[in-house]
Amino acid sequence: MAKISKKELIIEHSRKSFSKNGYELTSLESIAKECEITKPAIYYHFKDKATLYKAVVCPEFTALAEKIEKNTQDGDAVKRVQNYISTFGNFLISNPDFSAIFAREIANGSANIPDECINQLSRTIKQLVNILYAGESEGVFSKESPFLIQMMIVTPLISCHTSKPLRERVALHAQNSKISLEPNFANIIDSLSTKIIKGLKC
Amino acid sequence: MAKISKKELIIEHSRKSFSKNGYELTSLESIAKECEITKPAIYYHFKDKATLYKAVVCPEFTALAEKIEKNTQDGDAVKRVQNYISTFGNFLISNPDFSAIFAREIANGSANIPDECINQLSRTIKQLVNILYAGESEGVFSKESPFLIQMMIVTPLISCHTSKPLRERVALHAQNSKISLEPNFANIIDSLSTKIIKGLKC
DNA sequence: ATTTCCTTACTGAATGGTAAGTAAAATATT
DNA sequence: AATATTTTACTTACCATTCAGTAAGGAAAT
Repeated sequence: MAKISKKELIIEHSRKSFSKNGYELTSLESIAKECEITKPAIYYHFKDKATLYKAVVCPEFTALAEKIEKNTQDGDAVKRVQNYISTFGNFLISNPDFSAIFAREIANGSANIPDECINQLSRTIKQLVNILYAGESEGVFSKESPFLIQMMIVTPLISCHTSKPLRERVALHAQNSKISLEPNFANIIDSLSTKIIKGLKC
Repeated sequence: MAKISKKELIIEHSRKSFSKNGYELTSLESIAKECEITKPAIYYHFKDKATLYKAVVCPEFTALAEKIEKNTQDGDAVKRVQNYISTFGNFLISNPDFSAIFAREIANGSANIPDECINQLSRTIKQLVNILYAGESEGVFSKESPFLIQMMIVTPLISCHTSKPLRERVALHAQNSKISLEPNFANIIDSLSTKIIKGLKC
């Protein structure tokens, strides 16, 4: 097992708890217990709960922005949008705690999110703006609000993860219909990508 | 002013608070203050916080299911999908507290949502399943996971409302680009509708 | 001798929920 | 019609718990 500092251990457990339970329902006492330390040990490493949250979420948003920028530079606009979507989708797969954290932030108007993350998020969106603008110049995309496109990409993918318990409950109440088919996430990414591209094209 | 029972007054203020602050950060004391009563008065009308929440959310999900069913019976599959989307969008406009409540429920895996709401939600989704199936039979839609389509409709529209503060902060960090254009919600509904239909067609 | 990295023990504030009592309205009884 | 009784719709006062955050101290490494 890789050697990991206690500070990083705290961050890992915190990330899981913030993702599973949300900011309010995450207690520092329970995180401490999971790390097999005591609560003030957390306060030794982090000023307060908000700072710990920041240490959890900032690297995630930064990593996302970097992957997006890296993977959406080349190709025509269609290809770049496809890469934007698949990069985001694969990021959600490799960062399984991110979906719920991001979904909560969208739902509560980014109340807990630090400015640094907003900065990273705006890098991501700027990239999408550039791609859409390139698509217009190429004459393949009609003019569209980048904000809506961003929402059409990000929120369905995120919600695929977070709404799983909700879907399971709905499936119980609708047994005789075809809702119960649980889709595979890789397929979802592809399928969403196809539809968004179709929707964007003139 | 229409006469309103104290019980309904409590529900109205609760709805606003649950929407604005979320379940955890909504304190019954603060609701009581807004209603100009005391906390135990709330407990006279409602067994506990969960029951109050139920009284707030159930009518919303029921009203949504009824409007959806009512407005998506007639016409061809394309028309019915358009009506599904516009009915949902207009519901969000006329029920301004619903977006945040629903978004939070999706984000936290429906932890607070009562079974009765799940029932209403499954009515809504069954209707979409029917429409998509009709579209396949008509030969105009390709086979698709209804669940993904539901997510593609519901989550972007909801997030348009809840992410407004987030967008404003992003706009501050991206002043020199074109992100700042704040789209009009009625236009968003139309635009989303067009794109989803394009994406669904064979 | 000092800094690092923790521990035990604690405080204060917020909050869900309850016990007990009360004024007014509705209902039953004389 | 007048009076007694019960029910409705609350209030004041309080309890129990949870939780963010702190004070003070200690062992080990530097």
